Amino acid sequence: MRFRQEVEKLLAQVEAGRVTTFGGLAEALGDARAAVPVFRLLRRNRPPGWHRVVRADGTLAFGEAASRLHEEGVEVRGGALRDFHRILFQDFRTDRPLDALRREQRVLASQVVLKDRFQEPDNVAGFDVSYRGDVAYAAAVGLDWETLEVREEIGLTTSVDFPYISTYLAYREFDPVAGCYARFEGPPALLLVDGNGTLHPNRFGVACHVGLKLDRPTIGVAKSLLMGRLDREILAPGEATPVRANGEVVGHAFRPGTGKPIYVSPGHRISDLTALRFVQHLCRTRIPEPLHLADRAARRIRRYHEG
DNA sequence: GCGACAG
DNA sequence: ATCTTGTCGC
Repeated sequence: MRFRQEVEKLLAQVEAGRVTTFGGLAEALGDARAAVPVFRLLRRNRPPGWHRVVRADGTLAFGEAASRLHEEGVEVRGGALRDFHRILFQDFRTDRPLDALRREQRVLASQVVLKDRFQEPDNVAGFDVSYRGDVAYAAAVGLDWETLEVREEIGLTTSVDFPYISTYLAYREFDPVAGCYARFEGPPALLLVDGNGTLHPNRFGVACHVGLKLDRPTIGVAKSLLMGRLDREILAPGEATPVRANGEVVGHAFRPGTGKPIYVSPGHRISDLTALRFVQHLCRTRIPEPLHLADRAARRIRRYHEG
């Protein structure tokens, strides 16, 4: 889905003299958590009708909207709407696109393979994306499995039309990541993605999305916990423990030699324990080497394009 | 003031 | 993720 286009479709339904809220638009998109992304989009792009969007308490988020609203016969006093509840538009016609994506995740999750269907890899690639507004700077670094020497490095710049919304990360990052993947001369044997695999409310984080669509063994590594509970909360350096949700193991927390734990979960065509073992093999520092290098490469590309 | 859910 | 200087610590 194109986020901006979907918001504009909804905004076109709010006639002059009426208003909606950031949360109202988000709910019409299919997920109330999109309220802040909607706010950011309107602040940046000001599509037609932007001035008719206010906060949930009826106050203006954009002061400049006051004069436009006044022209439409809407009374504004001290930054708040006079007859907020009377002019609040609530009858959006919508197919709730974010909810459709959530349902898609549930369907695709059933196709994920959590068994080790591969040989010991001889190389591994890490992927990461850096952003400047809507411009994505993606990088991928391919390493030799044994020596961890860099074999290949890919960089790609593209614009994205999907904001960061928790649990929908793949819809922001898949295209840049897939673009990098397509440019490898020799397809990597194992993929490492910055974010979760099965450690996700729909068991389908970005690493599952990438692994399934590209049909490659894939591991997800996150730097903070999205959901679930650790079997044991306190981890000594080098120690790992399962992360559970509804009683089932969805990944592992692993505390490297230094710093906070990282959260490892299978993306596709790998088991949770093999994913953990492989990540341990790849950890020179807190962040597995392929991801660490991809992160630095993506930032370097962004800074280069900035000037 | 609390809660605050990957990047 | 990004906005951002110096500062603290291994």
